[in-house]
Amino acid sequence: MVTGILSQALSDALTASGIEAPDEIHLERPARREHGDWSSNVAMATAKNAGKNPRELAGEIVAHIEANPPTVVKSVEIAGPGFVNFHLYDTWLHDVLTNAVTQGTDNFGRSETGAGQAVNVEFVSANPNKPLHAGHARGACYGDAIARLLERTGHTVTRETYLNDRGVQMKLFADSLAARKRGEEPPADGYQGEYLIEWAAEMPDDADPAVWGYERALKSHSATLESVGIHFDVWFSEKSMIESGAIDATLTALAERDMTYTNDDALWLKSTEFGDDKDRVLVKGDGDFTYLAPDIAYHRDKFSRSPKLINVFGADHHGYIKRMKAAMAALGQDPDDLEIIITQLVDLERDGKEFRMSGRSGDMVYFDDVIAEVGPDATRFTYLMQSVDSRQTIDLDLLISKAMDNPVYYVQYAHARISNLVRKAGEAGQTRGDKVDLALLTHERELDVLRALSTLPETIERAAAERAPHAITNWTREFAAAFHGFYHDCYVVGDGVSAELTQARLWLVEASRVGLVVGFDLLGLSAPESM
RNA sequence: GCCUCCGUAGCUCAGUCGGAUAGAGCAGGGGACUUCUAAUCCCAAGGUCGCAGGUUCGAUUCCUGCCGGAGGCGCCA
Repeated sequence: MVTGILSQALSDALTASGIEAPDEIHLERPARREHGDWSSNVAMATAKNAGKNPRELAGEIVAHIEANPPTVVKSVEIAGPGFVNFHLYDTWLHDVLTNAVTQGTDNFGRSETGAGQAVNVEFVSANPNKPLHAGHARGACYGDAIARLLERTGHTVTRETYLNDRGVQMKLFADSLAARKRGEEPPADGYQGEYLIEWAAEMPDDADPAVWGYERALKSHSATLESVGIHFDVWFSEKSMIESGAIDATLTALAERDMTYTNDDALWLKSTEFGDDKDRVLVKGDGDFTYLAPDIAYHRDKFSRSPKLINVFGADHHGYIKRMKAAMAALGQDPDDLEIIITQLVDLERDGKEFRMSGRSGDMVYFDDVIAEVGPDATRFTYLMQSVDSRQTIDLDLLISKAMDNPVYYVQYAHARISNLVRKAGEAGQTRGDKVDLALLTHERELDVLRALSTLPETIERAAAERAPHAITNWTREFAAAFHGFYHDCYVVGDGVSAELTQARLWLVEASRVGLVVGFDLLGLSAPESM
């Protein structure tokens, strides 16, 4: 890696100046081309402790590197307040190309950061009593992208979703469904959504609404998720823990650790001992569990299967974090092994009306509606375009009317052009061979493509570490822009293009394909051969 | 009142492990199709990075306070 060579050179230069080099030397890509290919602030960062002026130290570093230049370094200079800027020979980018082609879509951008680490990612976890709505879609697309990123960085991932298939809300659901079946309105505190009318019509007369309705909801969820290519390894049933005795066993385990007490006939968890704001009730005065008891049992079960848990929850579950971490600590787990990611809520607008994707009201925009209107790729891309730390506003009318302008087509079009190029070249008797002179790739557009390509591995690393798949979305847009520019200005086959240049460009095209496909795979997008 | 997230161009959003002239798409303005798909490309325009302090050689980025928006603070889930 070129960064390794450069940081070694900087480290050696510091040593020569009698300064101990920091463990990690920061190298960055300057925002402006004239500042070179790579830049380091190491002189500014170390000058103070060394009792030197930053520019003076930078001068010493530059002099040392100029006297012993690594082969890729064309020139090195001091700039601004003390940056050390490297200008490299284009070969470093040609090496990026070779690397991408050699590694292919399976291995390019793959890292071993998470090698040997198993991670359980829980997401969606929607109540099995209504169709998934457009708010669930965010967590679904996000959770799946996180799983994909973790896999790319070497982790072994289990995708899991939790089913609240018992308790008060399931009874209300069954009652509401039964009422619809009789042609009546649901109970006032029941489920008002119109989907229940459809479901009731499908339900056989002799069916048990609780059982049949639950199955129907599950079928709805899995069909919706299937249509965007999301699959869970585990659909975990809350009810199964009643049958297995896992909840009672968990309460026993907590009691044995002296983490519970009884007050007002209720069983409490001493969660304040682990940073929670107040103690929490596990078993109510009437003997029923609160939601917390099965949830704790569920997480205990997950920990028995995986050392690291990631939960993706909506913003309305923010208050849940402290208490669940406290509960895990009470069970003797390291709470840091439970990571809870909060995705901010989605606001939807349709016909100038705002929809809130929460609550029991029937007014919903369903996940299926969005997919049906714009297709699975645009759905995924839209949800993965921005950070989950910000609230997302989706204007469905705008999304539909602009469906053809969706940025997903911009990036997919780049892939379609690649497929077309390869086909056209083949028709002209030009296929990519083993003999190639990459030194022919000197056009600024070609180099721009390779510069963009060179950032993919580090972008993946960072996106995975920061749980930020939107960084990949942005990368695909940037890369596609570079590729479209190349496509426009650099013909691969045709008059005036030598066979050798065609060959070199076919290699660049293949490297581009590898990069795009890796990016698409991380986002769960298809890679169309034509559009 | 307490806790979490957000506030960047007309709109939707990136960027921020402190760095050199803050970016993209859309909308609006001007250009480019006799060669691989114009779902493309190029140019111009658009900003007190919510406000005020603090730390720093340097703050949109870190800290504090305030203002504004969203969500959460149950023996609901």
